[in-house]
Amino acid sequence: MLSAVETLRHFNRAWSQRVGVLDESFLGSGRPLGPSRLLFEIGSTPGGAVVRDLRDRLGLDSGHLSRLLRRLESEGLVAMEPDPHDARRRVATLTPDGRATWSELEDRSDELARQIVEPLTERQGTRLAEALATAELLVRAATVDISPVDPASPEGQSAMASYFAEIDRRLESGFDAGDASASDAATLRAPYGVFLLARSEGRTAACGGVRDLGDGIAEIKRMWVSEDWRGAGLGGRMLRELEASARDLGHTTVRLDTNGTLVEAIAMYDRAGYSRIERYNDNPYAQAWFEKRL
Amino acid sequence: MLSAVETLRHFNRAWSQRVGVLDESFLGSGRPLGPSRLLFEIGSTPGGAVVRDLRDRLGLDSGHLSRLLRRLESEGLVAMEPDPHDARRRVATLTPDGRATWSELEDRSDELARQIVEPLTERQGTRLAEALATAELLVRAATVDISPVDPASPEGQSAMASYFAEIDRRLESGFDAGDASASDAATLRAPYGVFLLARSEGRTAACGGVRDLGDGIAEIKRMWVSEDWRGAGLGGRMLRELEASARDLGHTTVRLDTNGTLVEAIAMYDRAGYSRIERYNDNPYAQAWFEKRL
DNA sequence: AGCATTCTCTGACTTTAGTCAGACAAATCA
DNA sequence: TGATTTGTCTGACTAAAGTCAGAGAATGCT
Repeated sequence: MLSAVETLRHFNRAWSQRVGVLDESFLGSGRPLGPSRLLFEIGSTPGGAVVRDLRDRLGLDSGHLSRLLRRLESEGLVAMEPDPHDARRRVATLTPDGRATWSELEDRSDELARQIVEPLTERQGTRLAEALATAELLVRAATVDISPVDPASPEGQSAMASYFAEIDRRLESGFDAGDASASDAATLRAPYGVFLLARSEGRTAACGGVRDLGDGIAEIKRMWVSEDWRGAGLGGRMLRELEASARDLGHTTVRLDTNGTLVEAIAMYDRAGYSRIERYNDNPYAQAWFEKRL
Repeated sequence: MLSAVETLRHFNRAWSQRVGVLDESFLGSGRPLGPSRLLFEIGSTPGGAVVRDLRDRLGLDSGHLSRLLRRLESEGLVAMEPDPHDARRRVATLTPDGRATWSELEDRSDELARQIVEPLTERQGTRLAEALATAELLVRAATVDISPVDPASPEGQSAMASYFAEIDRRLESGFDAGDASASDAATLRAPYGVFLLARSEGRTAACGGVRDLGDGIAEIKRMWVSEDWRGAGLGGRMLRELEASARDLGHTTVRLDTNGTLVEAIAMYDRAGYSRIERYNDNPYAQAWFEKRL
C-alpha cells in the first residue's frame, strides 16, 4: 500500500499526462494558450474581471498581462473600462464576439471531459465522479488559507452575518443577534482576541473568533463553516487554529458554549478533547458549556 | 448533483490551480521547465532512456529534444551513448551529478505532495489517497489504447504468455499451452480473426483474440487482463471491442469457453448478455460455454 | 495638502518553446 | 544490393512567455 504522498504523486503524474496535456492542446487551438486562459478566466467572472484579480489568479506579470489584454482587445474579444469604485483599476468584460469565443472554449473543455468519461460504463462514471468530488473537497480543504482579519471589516462582518443567519435558522426559538456584531468587533481583536477567516479562492469558507474572559481564560465564539464546506474537516482545523491563537495570546484555557441543536458541533468538541462544564455565562441560547486546557 | 463531466471539469480546475501550478514552479527552480522534465524522465527510466521514447513520452519535436539533451549534456548531467542493439538510436543516462539533481527534483516533488497532505488529519489523508487511487485507476482505464496487433509480434507473444501463465497458476490441474501460441499466431488474424492489445504507457494492460469457427460464428480466445488493472472494467471494454471486431469481420455470433475457476470472467459474460450453451468444442480445460448473437 | 502606495501601462529586453527543412548514418525491406 | 525507412542531429527561424524599470494617474493616510 502506497502512502498518501506517493499516491498523490502518482495521481498527479497520470492526471497531468492525460488530462492536463489534452487540456492545453484543446484550449489553445488557433490562439496561443495565454490569451485563451485569460479569455476563459474573464468569461468565468460574472460582471467582468478586475485586472488586478486576473493577475493574482493567473499569476502573471503586470506587463505581460497588460499586453495580453491589449491583444484580446484588438481582436475585439474584450472591452476594458475603468472601475467605477476605483478609477485606478480597469475592468475587462467580454464583447459579444468574446463571449462566442468563450463558449467555444467551454464546449471544447466539455468535449475533453466527455472523452475521459465516455469510455466508462455508467457505474464507473459515477464512481469516478464521486472519487473526484471527494478528492476535490479534501484538496480544497487542505489549501484554504486561514488568517486573522479585522472583525469590523466588510469580509469579517459578512462572515459574522452568515453565522447569525444560520443560528437563527437552526434554533427553534430563532436568534436575535442584537448588537452582537458591534460588540464582537470590539472584543474579537488584539491584544487579547482575534478573528480568523478561512478563505478559498476569495470566498469565505469558515470563520471563528477568540475573546478574553480574564484569568487566562479565552472564549471561542462565532465559529461557523459554510454549507459548501461541511464534511471536509474544516471545522476541526479552524478549532485548532483558534486554540493555537488563544495560546499565542497568552491564554491557558479555552471555553465555549453551544446550543443543543448543533449536534455536529458538539460531537466535534468532544472529539477535540473538550470536556463539559457547568454554565459559565448567561447566554440565553446556550445549552452546553465546554472547556479545554491548552 | 453535478454530472460526471461537470465534476471532472471542476476537479481539473481546482487541481491544476493548486497542484499543477505548484508543481511547475517547484520542478523548474533554477532550470527552466523543459530540461527539468526531461531530466526527471530520464532519471525515472531504469537503464537509461532511448531518445526516441523520450520524444514520444514528452511529446517533443526531435530538434527541440536534441537541443535540450545537448544542454543537459554540457551541464554534465546526462551522458549519451549509442544503443548497442540499434546504432541509430542513442541512449541517455544520468551522470552522478545528474542523479543528484534528479534526487533534488524528487525531493521537491515529494515536498509539494506533503504540503497538500499535511494539513489533513490522518483519516482525511487516507480518504484522499483512496479517492485519488480510485480516480487514477478509472482515468487510466478510460484512456488505454486498444488496437489490433500481430499475434506473432513480440508484444503479442508476451501478452499471450502472461495469459497462459495465469491460467496455469489458477487451474488446479495446471495448464499445458503446448503449441497453442503458434496456432494462435495463425488463427487470430485477418481476414477472419484479430488480436487486440490494450496498452497504457507502453505497457500491456489486457489482450484478447477473435478467431473464425465457420458459419458466421466467431470465437473469443485468450482474453486476459493484467493484475494491475483488475477492477477497472477493462475486461468489459475489451470484450465489447472484441465483439465489435467480430461484427466488423462479418461474424454474426460469438462463442467462448472458460474454466469454472475463473469466476469473475463468468460473471462478466453473464453481465455482458452471454447465455450458456452446450459444449461446442473438445477443449479439455473448458467447463462452461457461452454464446451471444451480435 | 502632501507623501507614500496602488494600479495599469509602455518600452526594451532575454529566455523558452516550438517549427521546418535537410543532412547523414544505420537498419530494414524487396 | 539498392531503395526506403528510421532515428538523430544542426541550422535557421518564429512565436510565446516572462522580466524589469519606470511613467503617470488615482487613492489612502496623517
